[in-house]
Amino acid sequence: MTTHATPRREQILREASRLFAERGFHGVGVDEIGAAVGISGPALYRHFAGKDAMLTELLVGISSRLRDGGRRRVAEAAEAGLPPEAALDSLIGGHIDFALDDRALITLHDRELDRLPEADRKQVRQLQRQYVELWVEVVRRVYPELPEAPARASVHAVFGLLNSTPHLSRPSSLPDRDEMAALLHRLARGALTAAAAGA
Amino acid sequence: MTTHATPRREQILREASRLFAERGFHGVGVDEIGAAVGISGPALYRHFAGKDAMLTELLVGISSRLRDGGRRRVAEAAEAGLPPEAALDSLIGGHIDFALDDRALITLHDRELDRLPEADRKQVRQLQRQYVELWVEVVRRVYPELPEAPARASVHAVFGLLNSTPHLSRPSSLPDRDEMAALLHRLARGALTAAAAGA
DNA sequence: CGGCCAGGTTAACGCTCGCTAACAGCTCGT
DNA sequence: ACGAGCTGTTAGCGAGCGTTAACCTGGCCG
Repeated sequence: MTTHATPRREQILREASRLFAERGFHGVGVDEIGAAVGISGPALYRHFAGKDAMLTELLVGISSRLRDGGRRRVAEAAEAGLPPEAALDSLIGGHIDFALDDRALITLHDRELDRLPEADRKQVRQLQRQYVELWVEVVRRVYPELPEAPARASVHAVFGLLNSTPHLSRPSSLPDRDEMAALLHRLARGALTAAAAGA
Repeated sequence: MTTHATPRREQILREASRLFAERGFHGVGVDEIGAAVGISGPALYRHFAGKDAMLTELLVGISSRLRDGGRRRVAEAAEAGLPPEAALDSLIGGHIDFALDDRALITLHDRELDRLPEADRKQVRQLQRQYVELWVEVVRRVYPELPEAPARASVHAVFGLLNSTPHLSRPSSLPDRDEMAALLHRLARGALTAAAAGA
């Protein structure tokens, strides 16, 4: 009954996230997940209570990582005495790293939330809300002329912008990772600046 | 065997799109769709060949409307002798109208494509590609200094930004429709301007 | 050495799903 | 008036799903 991370569990979660992102939670069978890690079907129940539990752990995990990483970045910027612009850039950069390096998880994050049992969904939503509020606070510190409502809507929109990377399936003829990160950063910053300028 | 639009068909498609967006294609049963329009279960097969056919018609319909509407707007701007900026603003405005007024369809559009049978998926992808290329051409006319690869990536990102509205579930404490449309327009324009400025 | 437990196997159950079959009523045009 | 056809009904089939049961095996600890 330990919640500790064994290699097997992590391997299962990795493959499950990939499959869920590719074909949707309901579109993947437990036999498929098992096959992806070299065991078959019901052996998964030695590691997880059920299919739902895998999705729950994935979504809670990613939401926690986003929120905690965001908090850390904002705190570090504050301790270093940096201006709010630096905190915002750090938030943007952290989110971009996540979107580029964990595309499957980002996809699940805003696509399969409704497939969770009610209790777990509440927990994930709370983590997401705290992450959004963190962004809203920093954004409003950078752009004090921007009221709260449009600030929150803008943050959501910027998430949509940054999370758009997984939809780019064809790897060819696209910028490489570093160029893509820089481009997304400029897009996000430009969007927020324009939002504030019009308010 | 007519493909014409009877009221019943349209009603079914409306409810199906709502349900698919809420709980995912695999998460909705045909009995549920039937119940939503007041008939029950297998009666749907008097109007559609099957569940897949409903999703196909929804996705082909929305992709066609987006592409055709976009082409019309670009053509109109050209005929009126307007500068490319006007065509871009018209594209953005049209997409925003769509995102705000047909949230369910926008959600399906970038979420359930993989659930289509291969042949239909090819058709939808072609329509989507043509719509993207339309945007890329206009964007590059407005920002000639922006190379093609980052232009395409930016267009995808702007789609993600504009399509983010459905994720805002709580209607309270958010801008109303017109403010939201104006805000999204500024965000999109600001993002593209910033992308071009950094290139 | 011996027993336990972690982690795997296959078989099978029960449920749900998409879909078909068989039938019924309503509205027409002739 | 009446058969045709469109649109609805209920019953039920066959497949696939998540899950449980029963059993096996190899390594570790006392």
